[in-house]
Amino acid sequence: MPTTAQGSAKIRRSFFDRSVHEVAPELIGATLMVDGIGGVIVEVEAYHHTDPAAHSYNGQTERNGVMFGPPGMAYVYRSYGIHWCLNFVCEAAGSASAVLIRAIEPTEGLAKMRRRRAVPDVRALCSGPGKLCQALGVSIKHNGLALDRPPFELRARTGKPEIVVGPRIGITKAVDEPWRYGLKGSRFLSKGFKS
DNA sequence: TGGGCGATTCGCT
DNA sequence: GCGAATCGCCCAC
Repeated sequence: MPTTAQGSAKIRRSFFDRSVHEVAPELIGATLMVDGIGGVIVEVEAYHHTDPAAHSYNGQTERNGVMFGPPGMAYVYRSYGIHWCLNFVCEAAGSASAVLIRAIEPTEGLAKMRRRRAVPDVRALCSGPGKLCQALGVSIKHNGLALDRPPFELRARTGKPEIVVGPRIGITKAVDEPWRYGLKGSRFLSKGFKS
């Protein structure tokens, strides 16, 4: 049993039944585990269905189908033909909005993460959407799975962390929208926040 | 601290 | 065909 996640409340599916812009900052400081391996979420990005940078913007396809389903599910897709990226579906079924999980601070299963990712620095284990999927063993087989059931485990944060906000990374549309959220001062971000 | 580049698969026009 | 919600590595400053 993970020690860090104990004592904080389990995040229920109804948590995601709200606007992505409400849910995204509240995920900062929450604990994410996959098969008992994971840590504290320190960076996310919000993708609303009206946002040109969202996968759902141009309508439903086979790949993004999970985004159009009920909230509280995992949407996993392959990025650049190499990496996997993990999203949490938000709002109501059909609204097709999601939060991209970009970085976590590893707290549980460090040894297994290192086995999956041959990097010497702890800070490089989960500091990016593709990296954390590799470290946590997330792949297409997690696409469409409920976040409140194994192998997923989500625990709410206990305090109220300081949040920093900035433009999203790696996109070409709506590049100026400040929909990236991070834990202020964290050493485990994929990239620093300006100012 | 930040930019440029190659790798590599698949969805979509 | 094109290009992507990335990464790791190299280089310059």
